[in-house]
Amino acid sequence: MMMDFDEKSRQHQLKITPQRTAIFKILTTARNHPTADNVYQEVKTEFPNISFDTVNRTLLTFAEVGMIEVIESNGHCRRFEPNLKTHHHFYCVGCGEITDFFHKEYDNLEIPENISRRFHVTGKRMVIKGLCDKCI
Amino acid sequence: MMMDFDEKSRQHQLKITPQRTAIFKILTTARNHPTADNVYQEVKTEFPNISFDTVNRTLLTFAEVGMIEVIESNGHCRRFEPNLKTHHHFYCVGCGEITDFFHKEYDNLEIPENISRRFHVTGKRMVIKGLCDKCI
DNA sequence: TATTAAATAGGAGTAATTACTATTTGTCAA
DNA sequence: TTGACAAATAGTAATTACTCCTATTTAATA
Repeated sequence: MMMDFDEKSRQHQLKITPQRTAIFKILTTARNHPTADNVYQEVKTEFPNISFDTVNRTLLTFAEVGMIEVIESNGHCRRFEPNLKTHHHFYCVGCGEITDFFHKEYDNLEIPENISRRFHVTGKRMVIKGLCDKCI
Repeated sequence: MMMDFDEKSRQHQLKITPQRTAIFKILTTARNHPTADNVYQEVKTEFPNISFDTVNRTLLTFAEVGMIEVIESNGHCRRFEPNLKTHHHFYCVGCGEITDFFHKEYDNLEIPENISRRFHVTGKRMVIKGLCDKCI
């Protein structure tokens, strides 16, 4: 997995720094959809002097080259998605928690022609909304 | 339409104030997916002394009772959706603009059983990502 | 191992949102 | 109608999330 990291970094001309390595490692084992601050707090235990800006910029850089994804956050702070396999989201409108799920039937649905004609489509995701058991 | 507003307000025990009436009217004619500040700027022409907090709280209140919807915003500021008809979104990862579209094939897809069992589902939406012509 | 462009830490600045408080207003029951 | 009261408002302060700036350090390369 970290081999992946070095390889992907070289692919995109990103320098491999200890900070970036640590951030990426945290992402691969992250609880669901961490915020920049979640990652910052965790990486600080290893690099007490790391700045929030470094963490945040690194996450945005990773997202820019496609190593992670920025996901919908409904007005709260930005969340990152380390899971790049095709999948879908359940979003709890109560607590804002996002749960990944897989469902083959959604994966291969066709893009409507009036969208594929107007836009350059790179992906799609079903977002199901509702309440989790804690919020009912 | 404004009759709707009075009716819905009473349904949810919301007091009908001139400020709320104006905000709702702006929403019904809004350009796509206004932010709280968009609405604030517009309502200020009618109520120069209205506070941002009133506008923001009102929008959240409307969303809470289901008169509008809060939509995915990928880390930028919160956006509101006045269109309650079943529809889907194209999201431009370049400029962040969200375009509504209708597509019957997506509307009646079944919710996977492992989701409907775990959660109380209230809605679903296909979110297609990519670049608009301005951002390619 | 010297060069150089990129990355970092630290802090300042900005934008979006939320909290607080005194005052005003809409609703409902008498 | 009117009076009581809970809810809503304006104005402002505070907080949170994010971005920008600059001097210094570091990774990649040749």
